[in-house]
Amino acid sequence: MATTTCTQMGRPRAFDAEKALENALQVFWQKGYEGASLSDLTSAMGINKPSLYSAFGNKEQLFLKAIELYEQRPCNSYYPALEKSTAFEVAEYMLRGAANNLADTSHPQGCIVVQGALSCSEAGSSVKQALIAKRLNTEQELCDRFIRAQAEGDLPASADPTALAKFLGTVMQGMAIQATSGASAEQLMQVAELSLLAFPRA
Amino acid sequence: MATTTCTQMGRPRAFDAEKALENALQVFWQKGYEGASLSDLTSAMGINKPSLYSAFGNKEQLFLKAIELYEQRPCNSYYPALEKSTAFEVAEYMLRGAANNLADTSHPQGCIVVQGALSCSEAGSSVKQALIAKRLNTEQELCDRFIRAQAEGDLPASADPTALAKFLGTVMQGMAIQATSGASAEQLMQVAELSLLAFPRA
DNA sequence: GAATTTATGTACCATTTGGTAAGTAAACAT
DNA sequence: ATGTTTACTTACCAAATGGTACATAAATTC
Repeated sequence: MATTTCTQMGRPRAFDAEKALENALQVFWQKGYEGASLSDLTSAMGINKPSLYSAFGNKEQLFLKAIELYEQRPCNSYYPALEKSTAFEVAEYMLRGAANNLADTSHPQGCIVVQGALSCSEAGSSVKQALIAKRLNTEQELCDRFIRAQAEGDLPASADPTALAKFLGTVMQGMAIQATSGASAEQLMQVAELSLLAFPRA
Repeated sequence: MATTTCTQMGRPRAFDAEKALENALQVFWQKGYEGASLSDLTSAMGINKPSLYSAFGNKEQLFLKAIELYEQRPCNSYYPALEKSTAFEVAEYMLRGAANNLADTSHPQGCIVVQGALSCSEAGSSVKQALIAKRLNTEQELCDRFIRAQAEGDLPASADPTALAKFLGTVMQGMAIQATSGASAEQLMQVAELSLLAFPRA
């Protein structure tokens, strides 16, 4: 009656699911949710369609899992930024991190959460909504961090945390567009520095 | 031998081509180039596919003509902004105009030049490139305007016109993303005001 | 060994995609 | 009236889309 068997029954999977997901992410990152066809995906992942469907469900679930993987990437400077000790440092770290990461040539340029399903057909609307929710969630966490900063005294009481969070979100989303359009890390860094001029200091 | 006949021969067109193009623009604006199917387009335009092809060429040419129409819209605050008398007023007029227009509920939200073909399949890459070129061209015109402003003395010599133009372009592109994600004109206006804090005054 | 469970490869499915051929209808010119 | 030119309607096309049935292969359990 021992349940938790370490080795599972049946024929073992012939591919590395994590690596296949990583390859799927690259395709979605470049072409977006609807722009990436199943042929694109399966050939990049090195598997056939039935394997894809049995391992990941369907195209939409595969995309959402790829997004999860994306958010866990070390290059994602978002979560570490929130742990900086002042509001200004949070903004500084996020904007400069975005400048470096969005234009990094070791992976597709831009941010898949921004450009993965921005304009699409009705078929893609649930994915589009999921990405919108993720972006809003990011802003909310930033806003919460700025509210805490006000309580801790490193952000002026006159500042508007909600507006600042939306400002940063807007600039970073714009930087993602710039990156997919070919902007360099240096150009994005100039944008980041200019944006910081608008950020209130204690 | 008189050539220029005012009335053209053959059966007259049964639809208003300008109005049909306007309807096509709405569809592309909402769904993007690849997200809009020919069925979407023809039903919105009130015509059949052969009429579409004979009047506009093909889907790509229809899209490009819709973009032309979009750029000529009165709500497009871009060109009037360049005629303002100082660099700061140019920035002010553009950002505030964008805040109002991008979230205007009388048409789809956001900017078709930004979100019309951001991530797409190989089939859409020429359209994607065309939009990238349009965005860069906008920045270049802004940059030229700021160079003129420096010569005229209403922009500090220490300012970097190229960086300022890219900063404004980035913020406005970010605002377009925000607008498609549901941001209100008021929220965008807060972003515009914050952005202006980073803009140097004479 | 046999039975069971899971994964793979091939071949297929209905639907939709962008795009056209061909016949007909409506205007003009002579 | 006839011919010419253009536009509209219907029907169609090949290719690609996301997704599956089915038979086979490889592992486990008994």
